[in-house]
Amino acid sequence: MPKHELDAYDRRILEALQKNGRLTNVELAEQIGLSPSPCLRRVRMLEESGVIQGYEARLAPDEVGLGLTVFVGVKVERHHERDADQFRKEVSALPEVIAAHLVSGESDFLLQVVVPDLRGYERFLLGTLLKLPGVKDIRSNFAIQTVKPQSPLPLDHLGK
Amino acid sequence: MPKHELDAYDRRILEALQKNGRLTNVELAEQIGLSPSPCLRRVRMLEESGVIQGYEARLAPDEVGLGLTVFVGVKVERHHERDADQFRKEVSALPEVIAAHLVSGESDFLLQVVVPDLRGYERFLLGTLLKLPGVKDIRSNFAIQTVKPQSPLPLDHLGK
DNA sequence: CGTGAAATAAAAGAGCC
DNA sequence: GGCTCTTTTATTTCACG
Repeated sequence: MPKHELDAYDRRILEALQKNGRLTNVELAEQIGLSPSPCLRRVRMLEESGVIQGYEARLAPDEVGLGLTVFVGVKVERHHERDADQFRKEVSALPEVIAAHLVSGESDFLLQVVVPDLRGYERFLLGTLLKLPGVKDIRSNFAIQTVKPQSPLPLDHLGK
Repeated sequence: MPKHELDAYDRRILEALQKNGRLTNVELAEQIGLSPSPCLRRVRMLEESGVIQGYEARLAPDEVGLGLTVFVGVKVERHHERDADQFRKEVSALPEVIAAHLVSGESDFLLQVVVPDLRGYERFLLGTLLKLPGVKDIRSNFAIQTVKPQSPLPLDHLGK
């Protein structure tokens, strides 16, 4: 769905910036084999066209006291569409929920929740999640070990 | 678990850099109410102590032709510990798997998989995942809608 | 632990090939 | 579409409170 087709240079830019979002333009230009000016033009275009949504620091959850990640499957009442709408809105506003998707399968929603510890999760579950409107069923899957941390998107399928 | 306790300034630095990882040091210093020098010193310490693991560009999956996200629950043979080990290694090497966790509950592993489309997922499932050693059961949950995109870690629990 | 100032280096934007 | 040059701006280092 990219408006402008992404060529090999764009792809290399995206791969490089996914690995290191603080590359200076001259470093980036060097890596991808272009001079700084056209390189910067491409980066700006990728930003403005929405391909690059932003840049962020990746933190170590453990190091900031967020030792527990839980993947929470939630079923909501299907009878009222308004309930699902309201649920989407309220769940998006919760800081502990760092990602949420409407999914197929046993649950309606899948939430990724981070809390300091089990006590924190207890409070989130009983004090917050269970009080949301239309929640019918909750399934908590605790992350015991991170096998592969959040990683760059694969861009091999972009031809060229 | 942070070696050095994070104070209010550190917390504000982390919050700001999670929202915009390309802030210049002077902008950052302004936002958190510090002058550039001590601000930079703190950022360097946060980087070197591992609190900040890195910086990355966040891409729009749709815009790079990765329209389908699937959360895949995988059960592996429990009888051989070696199988689980091998599975961890091999799964980490797959570019389509952008995150993987060992989890409690019905599945042993939960994988986040991104592919261009359903055909891409078919190829990944039949051609790759099902051929991994020890895989006993696979449950595919398709992301129909992103309710909340990957978001910054909440740092409110850091006192001060 | 914080502030301020000066030198180095990079980014941004002009016009040109 | 890419390249070079110039202006503007940030980063870095150091001396100081």
